[in-house]
Amino acid sequence: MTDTSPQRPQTRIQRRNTEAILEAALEVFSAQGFRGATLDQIAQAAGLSKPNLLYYFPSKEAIHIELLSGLMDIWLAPLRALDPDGDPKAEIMGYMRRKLEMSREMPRESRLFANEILQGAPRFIEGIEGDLKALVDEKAGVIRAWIEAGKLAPVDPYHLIFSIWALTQHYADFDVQVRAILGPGHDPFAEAGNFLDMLFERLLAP
Amino acid sequence: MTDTSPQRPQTRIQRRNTEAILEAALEVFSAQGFRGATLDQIAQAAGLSKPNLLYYFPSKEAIHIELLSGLMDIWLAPLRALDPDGDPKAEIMGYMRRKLEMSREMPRESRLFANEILQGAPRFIEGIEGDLKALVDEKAGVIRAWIEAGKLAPVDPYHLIFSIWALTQHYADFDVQVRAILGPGHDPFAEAGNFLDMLFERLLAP
DNA sequence: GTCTATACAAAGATAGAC
DNA sequence: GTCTATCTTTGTATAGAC
Repeated sequence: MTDTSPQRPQTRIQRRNTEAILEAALEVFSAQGFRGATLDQIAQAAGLSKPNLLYYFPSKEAIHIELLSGLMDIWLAPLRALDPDGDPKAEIMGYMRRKLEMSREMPRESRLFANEILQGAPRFIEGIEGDLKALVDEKAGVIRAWIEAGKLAPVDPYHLIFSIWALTQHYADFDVQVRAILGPGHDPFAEAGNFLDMLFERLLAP
Repeated sequence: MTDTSPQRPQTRIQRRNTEAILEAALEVFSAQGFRGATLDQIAQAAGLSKPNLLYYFPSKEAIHIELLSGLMDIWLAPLRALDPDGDPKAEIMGYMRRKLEMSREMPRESRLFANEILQGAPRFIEGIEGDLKALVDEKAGVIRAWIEAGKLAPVDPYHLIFSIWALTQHYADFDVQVRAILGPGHDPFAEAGNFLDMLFERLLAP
């Protein structure tokens, strides 16, 4: 039986270069947005020539799309992990904590998505209306059930999820502003952790 | 005594065109970001030819800077209005409400600033480190005094302000995502108002 | 003040040799 | 697979007539 796996990487060098390109693209797209990024910048960051880069991907847009869809899974993992059988408040606090951790560890990914959505998600709207909406609908149902069982304060589950996104991603997306205002000698993410613990403790008490 | 006011608009037509350009620039820059926007788009939206547009502003960047600095005052007005002599909880709830109202009424302005800060505020960092930081420092002091007087829960004033920004601006900046997830038949801002009322009620109780 | 025409540079993408 | 060279388009900005 011959190899029928999806076209992409086969040789070691192909895999390595494809990896390097996506890493470089993440760096550049997240910092400049789609239109602000140039193939020159991405090629240089990947250590390749521009035509060589276009040997691996047919166009700038193809790189961007591959990057977004490839990151979708890892980006949604924390919400997927929300366990219907766990302790409601602990589950939500844990989700918030994992999202904050992702903002700290993966700020480029956060800004990549932020850039895209901010500009109307022209290359990503199907991802939002598809996988993301389905997952949020599912988890909102879980939260609603918890509330009906009297285990959480009666808050709108969708806006509860939005609030977690807003509060945690803010520290990645607007990092320069946060740091400029706090000044030196601060650890924004550590402080945010304490603040958000208190905020959600108070919000969620039944 | 002759007119010594800043160079800008004098004739009626100049004033009108400058206005039209800045309005068009807000429309385009907020939707596309600085690099994504083109002078063609701005000129067309303003009903002018491209060279004519450059008669009023020396460069694309000059338009952007003028736009940002011109909007700074109105953008910071709600925080400026926070009254040290008012009722602490009511003042903060009122600030949150005014910010949410601005997200609803002025989403383009919100996205304009978001685009800029997200990409490291290359054309705006002095505004953040200057006026904005000074204002936040001042109001954080007010909040700290309220807390020390036992009138509010002991929360970090800076992160309290950040949380208001994050939660309210989210509905303007990520509008497409919010609407895609909620689906039709929702009023995101009205729902957010209820949710955030509850959230800050619970957070701020001493 | 406004226009047409155009200079000039940047950027996406392709051709074809190696 | 990778490179040099190049095509083409787009976009910022200017010149100069009206």
